[in-house]
Amino acid sequence: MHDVAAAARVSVATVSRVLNGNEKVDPERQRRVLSAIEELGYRRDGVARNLRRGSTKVWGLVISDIENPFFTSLVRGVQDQADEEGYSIILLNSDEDLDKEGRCLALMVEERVAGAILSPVSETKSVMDLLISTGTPTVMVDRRIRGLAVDTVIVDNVLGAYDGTMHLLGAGHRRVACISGPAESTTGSNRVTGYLRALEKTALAAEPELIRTTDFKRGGGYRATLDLFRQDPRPDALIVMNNLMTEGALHALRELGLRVPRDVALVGFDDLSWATLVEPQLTTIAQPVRELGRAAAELLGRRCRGDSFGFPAEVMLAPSLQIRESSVSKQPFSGDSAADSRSPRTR
Amino acid sequence: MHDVAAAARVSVATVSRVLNGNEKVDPERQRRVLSAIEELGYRRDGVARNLRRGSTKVWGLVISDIENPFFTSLVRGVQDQADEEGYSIILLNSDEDLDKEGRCLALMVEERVAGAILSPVSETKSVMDLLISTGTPTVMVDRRIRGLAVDTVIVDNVLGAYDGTMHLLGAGHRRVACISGPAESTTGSNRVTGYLRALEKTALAAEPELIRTTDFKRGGGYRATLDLFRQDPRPDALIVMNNLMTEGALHALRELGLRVPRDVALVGFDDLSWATLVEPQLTTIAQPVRELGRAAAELLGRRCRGDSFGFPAEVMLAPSLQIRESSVSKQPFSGDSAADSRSPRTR
DNA sequence: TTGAAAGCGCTAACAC
DNA sequence: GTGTTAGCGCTTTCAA
Repeated sequence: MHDVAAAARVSVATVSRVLNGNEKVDPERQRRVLSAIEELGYRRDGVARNLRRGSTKVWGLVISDIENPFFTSLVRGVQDQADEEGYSIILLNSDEDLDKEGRCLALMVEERVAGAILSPVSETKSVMDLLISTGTPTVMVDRRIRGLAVDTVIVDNVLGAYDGTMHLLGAGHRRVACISGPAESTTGSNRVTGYLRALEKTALAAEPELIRTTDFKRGGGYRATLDLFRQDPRPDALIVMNNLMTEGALHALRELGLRVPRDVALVGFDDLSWATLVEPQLTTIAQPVRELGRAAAELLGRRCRGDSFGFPAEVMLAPSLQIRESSVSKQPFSGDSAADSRSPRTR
Repeated sequence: MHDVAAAARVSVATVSRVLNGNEKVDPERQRRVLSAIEELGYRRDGVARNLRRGSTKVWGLVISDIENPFFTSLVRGVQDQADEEGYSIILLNSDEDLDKEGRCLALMVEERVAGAILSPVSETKSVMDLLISTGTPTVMVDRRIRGLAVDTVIVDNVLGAYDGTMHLLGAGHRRVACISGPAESTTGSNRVTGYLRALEKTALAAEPELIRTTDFKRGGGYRATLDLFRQDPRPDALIVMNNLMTEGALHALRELGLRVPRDVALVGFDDLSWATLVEPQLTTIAQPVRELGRAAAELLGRRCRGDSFGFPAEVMLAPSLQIRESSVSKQPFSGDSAADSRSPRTR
């Protein structure tokens, strides 16, 4: 920078001003600076800049599993919006582990990220203290931490599960089983709540032997399904509360020799890229995942600019039931369910 | 840090030494420093540290589409290894666009990343110049840039495509169509090469009307498939050179009313999480994607430590053909292909 | 083994 | 509008 200033016969301050472009600079000098920069191949040192300004243009994004398509789309949404606002994303992996999550947060604080977006591992344990005490702008996404006043973007999980369950009940199924995630997670518990509300609405009693909570992973869905369907009488329908567990459930059902939807009607939470490629096409509760990420980043951008509402915002997006074939019995109980069975092609 | 030093009745230099832990410090003083840090809730400023040390503990990872499961697994592999070596990952999105890629590189240089891993948009255009001129350790992954002496980790695409094609030819198919990606990309062109080699080996002439190159995306695969199978005579087999295009191809085949494998035998490059959930189960050429990422990060780690080989390393990993049902005709031409049709369950 | 002090490259007062 | 200059918080000589 010193060299650039010398070459352009100006001071370093002028070079800085040209680089930042906010203050007025004589056009002629500006030209000289620009060409000196070009000539010398000068690149500003962002680290020094960050130190001096006391802030970075980086956001930390903490998720538990980049290989889960849900988080993948979330990352994409966050990144798109971050791009627009001039931030980069440092991607941290909590692996669904509290300790690791803690280390991620510590790292973010050390690196002085301008803000953080996280999908907390646990609903209760407040690892947030660190972020709060350092005043790091933060947005929770997908899950929330109970009783914490912080910006949050989530999907209406209760509604989604309710809709999916009602859809199965409406088709005449009476033994609707449910596989959800850990009760400690917002998503896990809220989806069960939605399921229970639907039963209630239909004046059906909740039967504990129809409900399983496991780990939101393929293996968990697989084992829970085996477990559920080895009972007698067995369920006549199943709602699985996330994408990976749905994959596991499909494997299990096939292994058990049960046909969908003839033997079991199926609804899965989270849309799947291949939902319309399988036979039968899968009925899913689609979440607006990318928008979830976008919204979180937008909120964070606002906080970072300081033009936020004083109080924490909570954005709740609505999921949408994609009715396809897996949930539609060949012999519908009610006459009008045929209208539902048209498969809305998603391409 | 000043405060910590004061509280511990030592100098800032000693605090620094304790923090870094390489130099010898009197145990008693060390204890005082540690408890002062605890007491004051002090956290070292990583930005200042980076400035002073002239290097960061961050690697930049540039990929074109985080929503493609291939890149997702790649990211995971990189991240796992980076974690182990004490680096964080800043994830940049090139969107398959040269301009955007250029901006990503510029950003990395500005932010003084310790190293870069990238999957270059174009095989020829050397946007690498910037990284080279700044001396940023770099590893290419998945694709390479022709004639550039830089560490590279790729999969043996020629071999993968060759194996897949041979498998189809071995089952007796004689009109094997091929859909690949852009000829300018290493992956696109090498996979066509593998396909051609297999034809050659079988003493079959390459027929241009059986080959399509498109964009490695769902829509491209879909359109190319429609295009290929509306010909007369139509192909009796199809090899699709990536995951997304395979999805598109499946949609197209269904739309055309063609059954797999009865009417068309199918092999897809890239394994798919749901390959064993569809009917028929899909034969795929699986890439060791996570290992690809891990290997790249390992190479980069070595470069950053300076304990690298002087010359650029090229690591080539082998893909593996996963023979399932989609490639196996109901009436096999050769007697022994039945042995191949056992589905190797991947879970 | 420790402390004093220089300075990494930049931005933002401040004085002109 | 422009230049001078004081740090941002840390690490690392260097001398003790």
